[in-house]
Amino acid sequence: MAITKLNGTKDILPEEIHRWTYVESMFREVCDTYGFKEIRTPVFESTELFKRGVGETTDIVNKEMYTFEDNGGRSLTLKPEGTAPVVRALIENKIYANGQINKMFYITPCFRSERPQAGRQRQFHQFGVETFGSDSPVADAEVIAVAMTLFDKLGVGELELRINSIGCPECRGKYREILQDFLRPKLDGLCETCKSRFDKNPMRILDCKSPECQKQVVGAPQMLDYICDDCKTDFEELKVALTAMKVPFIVDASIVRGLDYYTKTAFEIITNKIGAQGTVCGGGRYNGLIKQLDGPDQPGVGFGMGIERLLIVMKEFGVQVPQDDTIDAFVAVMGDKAKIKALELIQDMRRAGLKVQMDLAMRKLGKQFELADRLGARNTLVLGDDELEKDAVIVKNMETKEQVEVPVSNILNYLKESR
RNA sequence: GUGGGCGUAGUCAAGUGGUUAAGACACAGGGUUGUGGCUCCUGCAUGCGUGGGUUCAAAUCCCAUCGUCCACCCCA
Repeated sequence: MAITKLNGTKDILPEEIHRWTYVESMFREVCDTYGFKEIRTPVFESTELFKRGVGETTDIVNKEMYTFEDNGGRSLTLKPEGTAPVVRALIENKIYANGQINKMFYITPCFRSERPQAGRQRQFHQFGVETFGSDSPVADAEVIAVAMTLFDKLGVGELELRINSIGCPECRGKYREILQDFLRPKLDGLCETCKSRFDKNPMRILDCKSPECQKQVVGAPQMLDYICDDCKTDFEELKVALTAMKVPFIVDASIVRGLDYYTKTAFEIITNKIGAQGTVCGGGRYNGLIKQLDGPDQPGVGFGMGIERLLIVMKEFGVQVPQDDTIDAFVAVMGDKAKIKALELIQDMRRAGLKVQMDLAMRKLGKQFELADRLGARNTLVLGDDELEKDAVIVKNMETKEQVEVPVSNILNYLKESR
């Protein structure tokens, strides 16, 4: 039986890697302009981090984590999301102690044991940003702007930003009760999953897709009408900031975060073009998290973005990813003596930063030209006994088909100038 | 975790119980023994995801299993 990769994992092949490096470098560029610094944390952490950081009641912690014991009997978990590890690093390295607002970004694989489908894998990749230490909604707006600027740069500007406020623990608790009071008499009319949501996460019922639930939910109290004055002020300021930054948004009361640590601002950037998993980017404010993980009582805000989903969106939008598939020279060789001389030449050219290839299979000249063509060579150098004698090489421009004889001593300059 | 679709060459596939499993692309070699893209010729699945079963006969029917895709759930 052949050994194959596991369900829900993917190889990223040489033919598509340029798409990945492209979005990653664009993301780095945008982060740089906004002043976010990269941080890299381990792929596995102690299980406790996610239990406390993400929340014991969440689906992620309850049924989707890759958790195992190491040789010492410690419980480890492959990171299911990016934020908790970054917060752990912030606390453990006492980065917060510099008294500054700290802005970081990460690019990392994540692991969740879900059933794979379009836009959802068991190992997937996320990048995201986090801002620690600012209460200001301007920080929220800045984080959102990073994502939107990236979309613009990548040419997928038509994604929809939806924002909401899910309040602070105090007003959310009150709203929860009000919502449950509203739904209690309608409980029988709800679908099975929503019945179980009633206690666990009643806010989820509001955006249930089943028509029966949609009917019951009409006229339900909206979170935004019940958030406290402080939360309301922040939400208004966020809208003002986004407007000033010319970032279009839609207020969507159904945006709810699935991770326990979120407070106040919640947002998603979505598309209907890539199947059922349309959330490309999700994030928000998490004011309780750092303290929850035994750090200082510092606020935070950030987002996570699914790279696979982003790449699918880019494909849908027909985004052309630049790819340099040409090389400076191909060296065609005939005879063993010429081969030695060619190795010397090629090494010189490569040391000088030129992209050069040769036929490792040492086939006949016609085949070598075929290969040169396929490799996108701008020039093909021919080196055989005749040329060895003259201490020169034939250089053929593959586009114009012009051939000139160039002395070996001039070849580097010649190629650099014809670039 | 639940439901459904699909597994024939490197890729896209035809074939729906009857002789040696179409075709296309890709790849390799040759026509052209020192010159690419075009063209022509040749080659490329004792095998139809895997394991059982039914049958005189199975890629084709049945069962199981694995893989994959889509959806639910949930999320990025």
